Amino acid sequence: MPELPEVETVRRGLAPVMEGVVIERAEINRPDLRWPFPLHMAERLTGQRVARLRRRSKYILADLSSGETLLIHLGMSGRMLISGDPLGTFAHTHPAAQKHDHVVLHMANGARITFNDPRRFGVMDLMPTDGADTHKLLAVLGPEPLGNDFHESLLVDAFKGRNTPVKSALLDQRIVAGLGNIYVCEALFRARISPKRKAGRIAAGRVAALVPIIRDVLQEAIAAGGSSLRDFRQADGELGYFQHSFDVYGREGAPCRTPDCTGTVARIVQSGRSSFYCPVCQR
DNA sequence: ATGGGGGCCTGCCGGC
DNA sequence: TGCCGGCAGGCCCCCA
Repeated sequence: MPELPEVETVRRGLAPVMEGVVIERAEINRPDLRWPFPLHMAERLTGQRVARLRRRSKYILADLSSGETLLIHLGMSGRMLISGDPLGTFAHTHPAAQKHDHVVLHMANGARITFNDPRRFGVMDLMPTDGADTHKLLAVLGPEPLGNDFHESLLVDAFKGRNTPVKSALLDQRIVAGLGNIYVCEALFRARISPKRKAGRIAAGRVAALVPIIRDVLQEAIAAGGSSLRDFRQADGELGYFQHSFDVYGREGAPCRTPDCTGTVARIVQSGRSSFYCPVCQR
């Protein structure tokens, strides 16, 4: 579920029940996810007020009153389930514990935040809020695609001399942080660029055109996810409804949606991951 | 330095 | 019914 728009949707869902609220108890049900949890994680979370929930790329950052920040990454299969919310927006009762409920935050307002992650590619860590951007996982990240630092000349420069397929370049979080497999496929479709094209061999004008396209795709997806908060309540954590707007992702064999294009969406594998594209209009 | 591939995990689905 | 291969929205790390 989690590329930038999904993580932002999760953040927006969590904020009303977490911001300004004390973590009464942190229930940690295993020692690790992808990596071991930080030392004494439960103790360092207990009694802390969540001052603010932020997002950087695909990471959720919870600034705590202790001066520490809780970093959360959902990996491939991570979910944040809200229950018992006093605002009444979500299910009021707490569901029975599920398999893979690895961390449960019991909030002072009665809400319960359950981190469930079957594949355990997720991450949780704690670090000083001051200088959080120097955390190993954050320090290497490129600009936020929806921020001012992501602009045409930056992408043109980043692509210069790169011999890697543009698909890989856009997935490279050091170039721009937050895109994943789905939104790269969708952005390349809209830009009519083949995912196989080498990044360094695309005309500067076409690279520049990718910038507003990437912003549009992400913003549309956030808008779609943002209006589907019921997905949290129902705990299925699916993609809002932007999935119905996919032009190429998951549409192998279906007709290309470009007007007057006779192509059929194809699937190829690039560095072990599926790329969906139209071989006729994406060049 | 850059690019490619392996590996980390579980669950689900289709084919035999 | 069961087993097996393939696939899944991510990303670190190692190797050439």
